[in-house]
Amino acid sequence: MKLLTASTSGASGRGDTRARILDAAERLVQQRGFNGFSYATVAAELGVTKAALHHHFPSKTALGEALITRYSERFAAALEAIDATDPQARAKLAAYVELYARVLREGRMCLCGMLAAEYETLAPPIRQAVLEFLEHNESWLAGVLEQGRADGSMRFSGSAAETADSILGGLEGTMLVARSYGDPVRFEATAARLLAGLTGEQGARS
Amino acid sequence: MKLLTASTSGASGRGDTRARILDAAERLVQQRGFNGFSYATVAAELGVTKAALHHHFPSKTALGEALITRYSERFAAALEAIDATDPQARAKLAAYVELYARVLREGRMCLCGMLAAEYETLAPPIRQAVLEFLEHNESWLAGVLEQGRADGSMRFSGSAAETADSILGGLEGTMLVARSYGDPVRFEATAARLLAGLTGEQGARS
DNA sequence: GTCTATAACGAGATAGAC
DNA sequence: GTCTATCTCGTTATAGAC
Repeated sequence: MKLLTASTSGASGRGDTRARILDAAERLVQQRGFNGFSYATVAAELGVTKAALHHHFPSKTALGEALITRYSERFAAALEAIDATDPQARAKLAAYVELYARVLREGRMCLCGMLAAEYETLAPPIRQAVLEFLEHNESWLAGVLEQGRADGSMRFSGSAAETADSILGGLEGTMLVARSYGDPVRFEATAARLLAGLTGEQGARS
Repeated sequence: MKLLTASTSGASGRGDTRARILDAAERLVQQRGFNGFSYATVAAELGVTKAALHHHFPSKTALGEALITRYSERFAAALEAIDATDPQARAKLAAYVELYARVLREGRMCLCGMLAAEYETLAPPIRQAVLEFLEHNESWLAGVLEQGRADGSMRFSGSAAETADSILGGLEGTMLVARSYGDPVRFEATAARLLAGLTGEQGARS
C-alpha cells in the first residue's frame, strides 16, 4: 500500500504519459516546491518534449490542479483504507504517521505542506485545494481522537479538533525540519513522542 | 522589541539602500519563498533598478546569505534578550512563542521554515545557515526545558533535546498551516496548548 | 500524441556612463 | 551609488508538421 507516492499504473512502469508526467511533477514539487521546477525539468526526465507536456496539461496551473487533485484522492483513499484495516484509534494514528514517514524516507515533503509554504504564490484553485486537504486531514484526525477518547485509549485536553490541529502542524513541521537534516529517524522519534503523549504515559518521568 | 522583522534603521524609514533591500527581500522570502520573487520585484518595490541591487548583492545567492545571516543574528539577539528579561523558564517559552506569533501576524512564515521547505533548491552556504539556525533554536529550547524541569515548573518525557525538536517542529508546522488559513489565532491557540502540555495540566480533563 | 520551431517574456547578471 | 543598455539563458506557451 504505497498510496501516497506510487502511481496508479506503477510508478516507473509503462503507463500512459499523463500519469508519468504527474508522477515526475509530484516528486519534483515534494522535493523542490512548485516554483522549484519547470516543464523543461519534467520533459528531460521523461525523455519527451515540453510541447508534449503542454498537450496533457495546457498550463502549469492546470498541472498543479491535477497534481493536488490526484494526491488528495489518494490520501483520502489511504485514510479509508486505514479505517477499514485498523479498528483501534491508536493503530489508526500510528498508520497515519507512517504515511508521512514513508514520504519523508523518499526525501520528500508532504505535497500539501510544501504547497502551504508557497501558498502566497499559488493560483486560487490550488490554494482552495490545499485548504481542503488540510481540513480533510484535520477532520479525520479529530474523528480518530474522539474515538480514542470515547473508548478510553486516548487522553488529551481541549477539543478533538484543536488536538487534531496540533498533530497535523506537528507532523508537517517536524517533517520539514527532519528533511533539512536529512534525518527521517528524527521525524519518527518526534512523531512517536507526539502519539505517546496521547496514549498513556502523560506527565513526567523526569 | 521587534527583533524578528524590523530593520536596524527602522523598517521603512530612510536607511541606506542595502538595509532597505534586505528588508524588502526578507519580507518577500517569508511571504513567497526564495524562489517566489526576483530582483525585479525588489527593485520595483524600492523604486530603484535591478543594477542597483546587483551593486549591493552581486548574486541572488549572496543576497540570500546576507538575509539569513542578518535574520539569524537578530534571532540570536532576541533569544539573549529573552534570557535577560524573563528569568522563569515558562516565561521564556511564552516569549519565544510570541516571536513566532508576531511574524505570523504580518502574514509571514519564519524565514528559516520557509527556506527549509525550499532546502533542496538552495545553495550550500544557505543550506548550512538554515541548519545552524535550527540547531541554535533547538539548543536554546533544550536549555530552557532543562531549566524548567530542574526547577519543577515543567514536566516532559524523554530528553530535553527531543522535546525541543517537538516544540520547534510544532511551531513551524502550525505556523505553516495557520498562515494558509489566514488565521493567526489558530497558531496562538495551538502554541498555547503545546506549552500547557509542558507546564502543568498533563493528562486528561476529558 | 509527439515532434520541431519559435514566440514572448522574465530572470539573473554585466558593462560602462554619470 | 545609481542609472541605461544589453546579454544570455530559462520559462511558459503556441503553431503547425508528422
